[in-house]
Amino acid sequence: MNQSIICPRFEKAVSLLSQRWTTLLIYQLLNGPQRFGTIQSSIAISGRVLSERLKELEHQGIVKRDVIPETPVRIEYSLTEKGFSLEPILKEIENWSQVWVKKEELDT
Amino acid sequence: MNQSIICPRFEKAVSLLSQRWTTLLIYQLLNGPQRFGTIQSSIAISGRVLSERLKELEHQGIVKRDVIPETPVRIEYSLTEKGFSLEPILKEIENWSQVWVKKEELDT
DNA sequence: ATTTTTAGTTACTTTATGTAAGTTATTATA
DNA sequence: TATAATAACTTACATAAAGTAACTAAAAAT
Repeated sequence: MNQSIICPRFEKAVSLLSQRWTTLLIYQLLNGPQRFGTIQSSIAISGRVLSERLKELEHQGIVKRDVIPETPVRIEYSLTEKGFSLEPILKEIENWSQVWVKKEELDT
Repeated sequence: MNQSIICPRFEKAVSLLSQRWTTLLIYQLLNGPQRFGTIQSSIAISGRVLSERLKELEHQGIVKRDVIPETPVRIEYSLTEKGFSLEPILKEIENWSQVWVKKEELDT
């Protein structure tokens, strides 16, 4: 039996990143602070789930929510330091995809 | 509007890796070829979903299924070259988790 | 002949996500 | 002044994905 126990920190990270939309959402915020509506139209996420994800990522210290007291009020979401520190992971995924994902399988 | 279109290859890679259990499953197979039952007891995945995931990953060319004609027959799952090429991504996640996932949030 | 083991599959339940309409606050338009 | 528009959500309901537990098929061991 190959019963090596998986590190709980790793498991936690994986469970975060493997929630649907989370990785794409963070990737999108690497481009800078963005509003709810902008995020929503950049990835195909529904408002219901986007709202849920933003709250959870805020709770995990990955995303920051800022109320900008303009008129009308503007709400901006951005990455914290912890959020930005995920960039190398996303870049690895990006690299991998350039090498290994073929045109033919894009609609699989 | 920050409407930069997300690369379809990247999206495809993300959608693969963000299916529940997929990352953990691949991580487990980095330890070498394993049988259905061994995988099942190393991560908390149900048989139903494990079977589904293995089929899909085989279809994506990430996992290989080998029937070993012993008696009784033995079935071994292992990573292909494409599968192994995901290792740097998993290592990045591992590194990140060591730095950023705190003990206190393990049960969050 | 009966029980075990492995690698699944099936039927059913629970959870997650999608869809579309509604809410609150403010601003623009007729 | 009344009506419509926009932004950032929330709510109720529908569909899809995952969990659970029982079942199956083939072979081997008792």
